[in-house]
Amino acid sequence: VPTSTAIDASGTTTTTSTAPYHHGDLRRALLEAAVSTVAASGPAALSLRALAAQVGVSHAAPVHHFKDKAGLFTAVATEGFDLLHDEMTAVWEKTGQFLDVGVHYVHFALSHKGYFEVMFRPELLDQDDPDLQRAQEGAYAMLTGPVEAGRRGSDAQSVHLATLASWSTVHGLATLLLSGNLPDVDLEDPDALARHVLAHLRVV
Amino acid sequence: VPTSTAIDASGTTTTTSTAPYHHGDLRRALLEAAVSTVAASGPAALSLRALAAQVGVSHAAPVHHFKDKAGLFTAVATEGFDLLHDEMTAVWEKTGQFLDVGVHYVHFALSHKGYFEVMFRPELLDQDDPDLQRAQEGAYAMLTGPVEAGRRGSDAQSVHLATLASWSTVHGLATLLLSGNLPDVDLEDPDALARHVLAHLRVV
DNA sequence: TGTACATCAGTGAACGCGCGTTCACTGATGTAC
DNA sequence: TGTACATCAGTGAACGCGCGTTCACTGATGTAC
Repeated sequence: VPTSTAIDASGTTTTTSTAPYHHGDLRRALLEAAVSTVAASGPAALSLRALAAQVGVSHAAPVHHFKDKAGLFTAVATEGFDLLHDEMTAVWEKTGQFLDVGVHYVHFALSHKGYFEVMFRPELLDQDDPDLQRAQEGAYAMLTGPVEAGRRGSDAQSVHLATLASWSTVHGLATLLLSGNLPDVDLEDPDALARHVLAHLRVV
Repeated sequence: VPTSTAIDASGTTTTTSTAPYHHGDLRRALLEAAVSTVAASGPAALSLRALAAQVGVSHAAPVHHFKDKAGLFTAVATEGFDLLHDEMTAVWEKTGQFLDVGVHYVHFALSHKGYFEVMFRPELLDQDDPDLQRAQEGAYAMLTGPVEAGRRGSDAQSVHLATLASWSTVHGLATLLLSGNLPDVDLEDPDALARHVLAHLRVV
């Protein structure tokens, strides 16, 4: 019986030598373990069995919280899109500069690798999941909004293209950095790098 | 014994009902099968056994041509980078416009999905392979060269950043399109789309 | 306050699968003489 | 032109593995009365 840390009835954290039958917050624990596994080794390296072992639970337990592996990835991606949306919103409300929102997209990708690497892999996800769709649309709106604000009076098609160009640039930079295809690039200050790259966009 | 098509001694193509002991060009056949499998289902879906079966050979045969699975992926990526280099070179020599080279990058990604989806996945490759490195560097030079030509007199750092910005944009657009994250985008004329997106770069 | 009971969240064994790799082998090819 | 032989490119059986999922089950929890 492994030593484990749990929240007891009185609400205080206690370390016992016998694991309780119920985990306490297995769903949360699995999500966090999944994110850190993906960050360390990529989505392909994730196995439900290893995850269960890691959080100290039998390998069949995850089924009670996520229907299957795609369900787990979908929950990770949904949380990731919500996080991205919230962070971009905060930046936008703070500075009102689209440039800062774009820089933050890259920042998010690097600081939340475990989320980002799952979010744009539709083959891993239940694309039909309504929560996922809502979260995706919310995050996308946080790119469109600032772009639109910067070009009042433009037609929809033009806003759409400008958003796509901006998104392509930040997504491409994030992807190239994360995948290790830019070994020579100095990552001391990724925000500054993103800022310099985005300076090449006419939109900002 | 399966029916198979082979090149006989006289050099003519002939269909026989007994498979010859030697395949003829197993290496080529495996590469092509790999590319089309990746294009259809992604790199994760590729198995050496399935590939061997597909080209009508025992499942241990591929080892004689590629050390292992990473070796096969590395060969695919190398060929892909060489192809990309050659195609971009042709465009550059024809029009001399960086814009056209960038548009072709996206065109290549869409028309050679099976290559592109392997090329930027270092975790699948033998990064130390000298052929792969040569091919990667060659392709990268075909982005840098045109960018440099467009800004004679700029310092190296500035050229480097401009290249990174352009590459990020075309790579991001290609990635978003390929991964299915732009379901609403009209793909009737992807070259025109890429052209409109790239118009947002100051560089071009 | 106590008890019955439905529901929830775990367990652990088992199923069935496909995979990459290794191995001893054999058939085919091409080169030296 | 013929032959010996090294090398190359296949075969097919076997190994050992980890995986997702299913299943009958049990312990814990919380709610109705």
